[in-house]
Amino acid sequence: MPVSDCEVKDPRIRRTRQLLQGALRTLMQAKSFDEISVQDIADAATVNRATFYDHYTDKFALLDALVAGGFHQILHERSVSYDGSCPSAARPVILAACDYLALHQGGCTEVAHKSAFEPLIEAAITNAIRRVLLPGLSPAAVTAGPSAEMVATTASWAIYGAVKEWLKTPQRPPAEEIVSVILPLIVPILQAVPLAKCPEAGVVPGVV
Amino acid sequence: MPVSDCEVKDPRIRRTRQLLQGALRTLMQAKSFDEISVQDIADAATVNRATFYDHYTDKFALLDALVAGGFHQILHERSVSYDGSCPSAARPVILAACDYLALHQGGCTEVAHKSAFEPLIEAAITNAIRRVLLPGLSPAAVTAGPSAEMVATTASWAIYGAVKEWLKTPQRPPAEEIVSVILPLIVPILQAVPLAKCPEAGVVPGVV
DNA sequence: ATGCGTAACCGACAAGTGTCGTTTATTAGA
DNA sequence: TCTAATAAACGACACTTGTCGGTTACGCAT
Repeated sequence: MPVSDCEVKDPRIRRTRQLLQGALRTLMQAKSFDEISVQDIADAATVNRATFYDHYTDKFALLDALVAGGFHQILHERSVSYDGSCPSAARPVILAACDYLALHQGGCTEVAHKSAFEPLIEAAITNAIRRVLLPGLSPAAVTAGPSAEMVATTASWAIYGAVKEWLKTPQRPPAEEIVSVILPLIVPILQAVPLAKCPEAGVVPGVV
Repeated sequence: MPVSDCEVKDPRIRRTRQLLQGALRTLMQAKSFDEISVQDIADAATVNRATFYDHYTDKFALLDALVAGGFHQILHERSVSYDGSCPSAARPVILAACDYLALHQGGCTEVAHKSAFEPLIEAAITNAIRRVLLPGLSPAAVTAGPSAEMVATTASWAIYGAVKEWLKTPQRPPAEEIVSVILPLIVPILQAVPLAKCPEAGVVPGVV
């Protein structure tokens, strides 16, 4: 049965899951996600197909774990966190989202990859972004306005949508550049929840 | 072969697609989406299974068409459009999104419907929202800031995310109420593209 | 080191998927 | 009205999916 991925004692379990994730990662560099069968993954991981189902309900769940894990790793490598002291602190989060998504769609430019791949990582990515943003928002207790959860969710989906649009662009500008375009779209969302103090940014108290 | 849904001459094609969409709509009132097979849909539509594949690549594509069509119908019934004259004009669009999503998830509260249903309508809904917003944004030609497409995409995903969060809430407030909470999060996004004139809203020229 | 617990392997199963080629019918235009 | 085009029906195909019960082998605590 699929157990939560974090903190697994048994080395056999860690080993198997690592193999499965690695196998999918490898296969996706050559094939489209929906062209990959569970059997393919199991074979590439030198693992029995039935064992696959001992860990993940289906290949989508494996993809989900892969994406969420990879994105978290990027954030961890860069020591990215969002403390909410200033909405502009979302910049590295957006940049990480750009880099991660650019990485994992450039892997297979040859064929139509969109249809099956894109709509699946969405929940994984937005959830990951949401989890980064939320801690910086939660201290703001109860207000008449939107809840911290609402703000975090809205912002994470907005970020994902913006990045996705950027990825669609044929000759897209570098990630660092587009972040400066996206950030101003996101900042007002994050500001909807009462914030502490922020050095830059014209504050924009209006609306709400 | 799956051809674009709009403007189909042949009445045979329209008839079959209508049958298939109606069948799925009916079946989803009783079953979860992932419990429904293509055979089930074809049977309920009194259509051969192979014929199904003449129109849709898989059952997800059918769901997509169903959702997009339904959402468009709501917008049409209410004569909703976004002309961009004022960002607050997005209010009825958001309200329509609330109503539509609330309608099509309340249909099957009995069992766990979430996992399979939610992540699938996303592209359909966000695309539908995007298509409504874009015309009101496009006249604003070229600028240094984000493109109209970027704004439309970001706003549509933000709206979808916000509504989705609202739906998750156990005892959620009425749609009219939550729209007033969501709207202020969306308005600044739409304002990122130079706008014509707007009676209300403190304009907020800042940022970018 | 020796067992207990349990992860991984294995073969098999019914069911669903997507794609053929062929045949029958309906539609729209000459 | 007749005919060419093409949509729908049909049966069959190789393949994938998810699940099962039973067996083997590994990890860890005693």
